[in-house]
Amino acid sequence: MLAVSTPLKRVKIGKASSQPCAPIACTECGIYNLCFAVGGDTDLSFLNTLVKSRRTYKRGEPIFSVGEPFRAVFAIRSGSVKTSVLTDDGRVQVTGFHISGELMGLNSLVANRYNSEARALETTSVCEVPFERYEELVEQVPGLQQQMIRIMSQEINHHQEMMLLLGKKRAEERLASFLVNLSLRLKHHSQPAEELKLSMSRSDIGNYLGLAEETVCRVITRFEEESLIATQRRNVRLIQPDRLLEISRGGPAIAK
Amino acid sequence: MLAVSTPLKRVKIGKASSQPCAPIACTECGIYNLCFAVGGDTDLSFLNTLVKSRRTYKRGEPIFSVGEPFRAVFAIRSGSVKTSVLTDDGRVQVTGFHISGELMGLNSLVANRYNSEARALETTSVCEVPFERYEELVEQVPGLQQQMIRIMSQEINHHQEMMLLLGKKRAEERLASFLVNLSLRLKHHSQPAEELKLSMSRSDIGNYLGLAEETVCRVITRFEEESLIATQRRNVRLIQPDRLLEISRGGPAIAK
DNA sequence: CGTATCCTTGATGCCTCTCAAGACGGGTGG
DNA sequence: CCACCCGTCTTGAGAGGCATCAAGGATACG
Repeated sequence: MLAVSTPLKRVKIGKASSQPCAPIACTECGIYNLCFAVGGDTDLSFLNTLVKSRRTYKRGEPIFSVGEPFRAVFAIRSGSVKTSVLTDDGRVQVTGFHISGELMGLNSLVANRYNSEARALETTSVCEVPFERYEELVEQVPGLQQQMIRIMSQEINHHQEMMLLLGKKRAEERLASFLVNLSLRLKHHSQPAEELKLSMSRSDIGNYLGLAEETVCRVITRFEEESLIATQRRNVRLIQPDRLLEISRGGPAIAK
Repeated sequence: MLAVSTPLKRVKIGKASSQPCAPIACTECGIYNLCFAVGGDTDLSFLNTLVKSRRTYKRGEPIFSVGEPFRAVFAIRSGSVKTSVLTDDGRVQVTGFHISGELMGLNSLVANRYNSEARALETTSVCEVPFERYEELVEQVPGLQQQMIRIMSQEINHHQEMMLLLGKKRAEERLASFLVNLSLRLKHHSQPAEELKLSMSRSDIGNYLGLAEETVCRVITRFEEESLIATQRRNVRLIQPDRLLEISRGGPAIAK
């Protein structure tokens, strides 16, 4: 799914009469990414009609599940979501965490059903872009497809980084990568980048990073002993983000 | 990156059809996938002009490298290729093996440079679809973008499977997955599915699967002892492909 | 036919998983 | 307001799977 945080560039659209990228629909609902790069003298006010529903999900509630018929692309307004896939024998792999402003479900667009599941990590507000409307939109807005490709491309790049992490990095590097990445994405969305409030459990983090829950705890403890971070349960403060970045990139492990 | 430029006047070419397109241009150059959803009763002879070059690469020769300016998408006519990404400290993660009929470089399309490197595993013939021509084509052929999205979507799904493999599976499951997957892809391209001629080294396989070269050897030996496969160097015959499939899915490990 | 590369096998050690138990915190109900 | 409960987090001990180091054998190629 889309763990992509695009640096956004607003596109001026047409005359003053039609609002730039129809902020009501875009910024408010996180469709922002979809609008970017659309450009042209197009009247985009119809974007307002895009959003079918703006539902709120409680912690643990599924937004979509594996095998379900594809019905919409989702944009997170607030809260956070985890996506995961399954092995045939029931094992779970968390494939991503998604915060407000990010999209989900894009890569199920061409299939007719979801190939992963998405579940709210906390009380989460989600906008739904129905499939049919999406098709309309694609016909009417040249450049939209292009933008979809851009977003998917970024997701592929992110997946490649994850493959590298899962295949080559050690536990400390993995956790450092996780923290740094999350921090960057928060910054992208104009949120404090060094004061993280994790919405996922240690177990989820471990699953995502290919580690056991206990290993995550131990590494966190080690980071704390080295004053790289300060934690209290799910509140994490990055004290030496630069050092974490080094570690995430395979720099020397922390001294014992 | 792709200049979004002026709103495009779409030229409707034939009706939308799901049947494979003009075999002349497509199959010959491996652009097959690109044409797939384009439509049947169309004159696609202009596709012939797409291909700028049809170069041959020798074993180990790079087709494109990280950081290089993006210039084209590549389709493999014959031979095979490995793609990989790098950590900052020089570690390598092989992200995929590609056989004839498959595309590469797609996910670098929106960036202006390649974010991974591709290298021929053996003497390999590759068609190059230049960037500029690609843009032309997109303008002229509705449904092509759609097809690009489809292909990228498939790649995302494959990456998710890889994340699951790297994060959750044990050595035997990984290798079984690898063999089964390769077999399926060969079958997909109408090649013998149970008589594999690996073009990559044990070391490459191990890197791809997040294992040491030696572990790959040991697992291969174990599979052979159990008569699941027969091998001679890089020639592998799948004797019990169904059993391998079970193992790849987390079925009981082979008996000791 | 020599050399380089790849493959294979063995021995050893370590990183991480697993199992286990306890601590902590938030929520609930009396 | 307190006691209780349950999920989550933390820490320890032990085991195991796989990496690493090392060396020999097979194959391809010039």
